[in-house]
Amino acid sequence: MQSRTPASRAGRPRDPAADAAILAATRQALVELGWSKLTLGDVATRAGVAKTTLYRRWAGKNELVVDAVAELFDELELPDRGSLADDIEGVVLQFAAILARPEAKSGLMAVVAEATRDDALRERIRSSIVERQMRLVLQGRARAQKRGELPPEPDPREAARTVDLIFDVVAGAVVHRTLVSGKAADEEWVRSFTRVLIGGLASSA
Amino acid sequence: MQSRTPASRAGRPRDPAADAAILAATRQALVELGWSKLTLGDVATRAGVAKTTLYRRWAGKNELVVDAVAELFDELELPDRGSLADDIEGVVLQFAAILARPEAKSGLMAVVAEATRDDALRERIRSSIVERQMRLVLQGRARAQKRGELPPEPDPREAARTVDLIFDVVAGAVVHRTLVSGKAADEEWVRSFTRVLIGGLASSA
DNA sequence: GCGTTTTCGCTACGACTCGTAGCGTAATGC
DNA sequence: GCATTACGCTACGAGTCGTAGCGAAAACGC
Repeated sequence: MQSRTPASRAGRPRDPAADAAILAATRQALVELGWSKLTLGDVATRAGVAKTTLYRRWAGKNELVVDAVAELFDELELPDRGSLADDIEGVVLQFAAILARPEAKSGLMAVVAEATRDDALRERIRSSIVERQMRLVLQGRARAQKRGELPPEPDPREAARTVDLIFDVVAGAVVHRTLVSGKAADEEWVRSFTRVLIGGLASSA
Repeated sequence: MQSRTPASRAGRPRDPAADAAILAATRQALVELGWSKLTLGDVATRAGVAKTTLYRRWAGKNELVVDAVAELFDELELPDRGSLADDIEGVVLQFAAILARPEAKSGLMAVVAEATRDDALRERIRSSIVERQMRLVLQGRARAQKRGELPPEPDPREAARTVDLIFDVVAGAVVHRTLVSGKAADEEWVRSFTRVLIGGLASSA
C-alpha cells in the first residue's frame, strides 16, 4: 500500500499535450495505413515525439489503438426526442456515423479480434468503449418505462439480461451492417431496424 | 480468349493435399498464436511445406486466413424443426458454436477489420463466408412463409431489404455477444433473442 | 524413351519493424 | 543544490517479410 498519488510525486511531469498528439496521430495513421500496416515508429514521428516516449506510456499497439478509438465515442449522447422509437433512431444514427469513419472501422474490429486472446485488453475495451454505450441503453430504457412505453421490470437479474440482449442486438446489427455487409446504416435502414426492435421488445414482455 | 482449362494443362500438378494441410495448419496457428503473431513461415513449417509453396497459392496472410476460416462454416445447415422459432434457434446455436471456437474468433474479426481497407478481400469474405449464411436466412424465410408464419412479400426489393436486415441483426447480435461482450450465446440467450426477433418481424409486417 | 512444362523444397537475401538499452539534457519537488 | 522523473536521440539484436535462384520431381505430348 503506497501513499496516494499526489498527481505527480516528483521529477519532471509528463507532457499532457503529448498524449493528445499521439492519439490524434494514431487515428490519422489508422486512416492512411490501416491496422496491420500501422507501426509505432510511424505514429511517434507523426506525433512529433520519440518512439521511446510512446513505449513509456502504452504497453503496445493494442492498448494505444483502444485509447485512440475510445475518444471517438465520447460524442455519443441520448437527447430526449419524446418517444422510445425516436430515441433509438437517434442514438443508432450517431453510432452508425462514428462507425462509418475509417479510423473507427479498421481500428475497432482489429482490437476486438486481438482481445479474443487477451483478457486485459478485453477489459480495457469494455471499460473505455462499451461502458459508455451501455449507459445509453440503460438511460433509454428508464425513459421509456417512465413514459409507459416499456413495462417496469421488477426482477433486477432479468432486467440486466434484457439490457445485455438489447445492447448486443443494437450494437451488433449496426456493426455487422457497416463492416461485414459493407452498406451504410442510413436513415431508412435505421427506421426499419428500430421498428423490428421495438416490436420485438413489446411482444416479448 | 484462351482454351478452357483442362484441369491442369501441362507440367506437374499441384498437390491437393497440401491445400488441406496448409488450411488446417493455419487454423491451428490461429488457436495457438492468434492473428497478429501468426506468420506464414510458421504455417508453412506446421503444414510440412516450403514457404515458397504457400506464397504460390495465396497472395498473403489475409487471403489465407479467409479460406481457413471459411471452411469452418461449411457445417452450417438448417434442418426443418417445424416452426420458425425452432428453426432460428437451431441455426443460431450452430452459428454460435462455430464462433465460440478460438480459430474463428480471432481469425474472422481480424480479416473483417482488414477488409475495411481492401475491397477485393471484402468480396472474398462475402462470397466464401457470408453467402452461405445468407442462404440459410432465405431458406428459413421461405419455409416460414409456406407455413403461414410470415406473410408473403410481393415486392422483391422490399423482400431483399428485409432479408438483409434480418441477416445483419442475427449475425451481428451473435458476433457481438460472443466477441465484444465476451459471453456465451447459450440456449437461454438464444431463446430470448429469438423471441424478440420473431415478435419484431411479426409486428413490423 | 525424351523434351517440355510446372511444381516443389531448399537456401539466401535486403528491407523493414520490433522492443529495449544507454546517454545526455530538461523540468519538476524538496 | 539535489534527487527524481520525462524526454529526445542513437544504436542494437532479433525476428519477419516477400522474392530470387537452384536442382529435383512429376505430369504432359511426341
